[in-house]
Amino acid sequence: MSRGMRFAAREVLASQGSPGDGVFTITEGMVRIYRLLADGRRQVLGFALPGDFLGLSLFDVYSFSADAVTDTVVCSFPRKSFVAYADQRPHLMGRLYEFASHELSLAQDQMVLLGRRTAEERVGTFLIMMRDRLRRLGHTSPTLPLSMTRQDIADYLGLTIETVSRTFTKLANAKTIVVVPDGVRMLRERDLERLAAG
Amino acid sequence: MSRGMRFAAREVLASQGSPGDGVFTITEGMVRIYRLLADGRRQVLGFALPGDFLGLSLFDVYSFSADAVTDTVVCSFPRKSFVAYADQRPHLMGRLYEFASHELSLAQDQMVLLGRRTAEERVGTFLIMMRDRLRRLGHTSPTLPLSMTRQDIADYLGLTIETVSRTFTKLANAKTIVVVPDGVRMLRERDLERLAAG
DNA sequence: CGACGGCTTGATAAGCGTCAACTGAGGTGG
DNA sequence: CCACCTCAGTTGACGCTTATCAAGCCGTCG
Repeated sequence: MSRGMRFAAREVLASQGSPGDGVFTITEGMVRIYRLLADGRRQVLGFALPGDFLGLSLFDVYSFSADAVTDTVVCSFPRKSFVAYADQRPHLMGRLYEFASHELSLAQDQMVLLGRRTAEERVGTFLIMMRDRLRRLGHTSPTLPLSMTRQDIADYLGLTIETVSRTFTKLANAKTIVVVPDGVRMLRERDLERLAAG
Repeated sequence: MSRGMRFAAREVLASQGSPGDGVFTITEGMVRIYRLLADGRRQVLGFALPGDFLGLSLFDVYSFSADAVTDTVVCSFPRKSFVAYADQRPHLMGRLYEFASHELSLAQDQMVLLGRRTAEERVGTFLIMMRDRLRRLGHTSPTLPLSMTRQDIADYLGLTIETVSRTFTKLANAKTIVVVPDGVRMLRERDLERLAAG
């Protein structure tokens, strides 16, 4: 019942408030998930990497928008069949519930970050988080490919593009990282971990 | 399998990282849910009112702390029996999943608030949100009883106690609200709704 | 080559945080 | 019964962090 779909960078996968007729798994690429305020302010809720799910909700409208950061391949299910299928498998429903609880816990981490952490801590936490996620996908080098823009990072961390840039520069001056084209090389992961620590 | 429990104001219901052996529904009172950073910074994740759930997760440690704002009565289930019970009822599991998805959506609203809104918008949104929740509990007057402290509100909104206080004063000067002992009376809900609007 | 978009850097300013003093309500005890 | 303490809240003065505005750099692409 699934089918593959490709999205070019910047193409929209889902739009806040529009009928949520698809459920996705990312196969390749990266998707940014966000909400917009009426005046254009944007909060990026997360970046979805291969293996991540999107639109996994029984509700019938998307509560967020999503578009492709890079060219992206997804595996898509019509929502109706997904719901019908899940309803027949108690075990699957349990997994979904666990998954949603875990997402909720991550959202709460992000609430702490947005409500109580400094710019430097936010950036450090972001880098460590990306490192851990990429690691789980088999990427072990200390050079993180950050394919999203500074604006995306800023909107994810509740900062401005300039503050993100200056914070990268500050970390680079401290020899904690090196800023490279399309990414960051971590020199002292310990220092970043200290920034990210609870 | 449930049993009633009472907690006096400030008593702890759950502690982050400790074995999550209970699942609760609030019957009376109010509970604050929060996370702490190592240096004591606190982010309040939410306030639980009668009818709300707590600790509804299949995971075996609490990912948050919770204590009573006012004297509180809860209905508590041992988590093991709760999990076992839910596993036997596919329909219940579906409801739980819907519930978790909804919570996630609310957490995302809060991420937008914390990442992108001004102090005045945060306070306005907070008041409108409390109004709506109290309304659903049958409280229809425009006077909101706010039993939590300014510090709780500040930690919920990612502000300081002083900023919350000044913002209340500013709204009071604009004749939008009146600050009363243990609460706020709303004079122009429209103005607050405008602040809260997406 | 020139235009454009993403990024960095600098100068300045605003918003919110920090520190400190003050008020008022409630509780305690002499 | 009232002096005193404590604690929550408010207000003021000040300053820091981060935002805003503006200019310039660099790589890419038509």
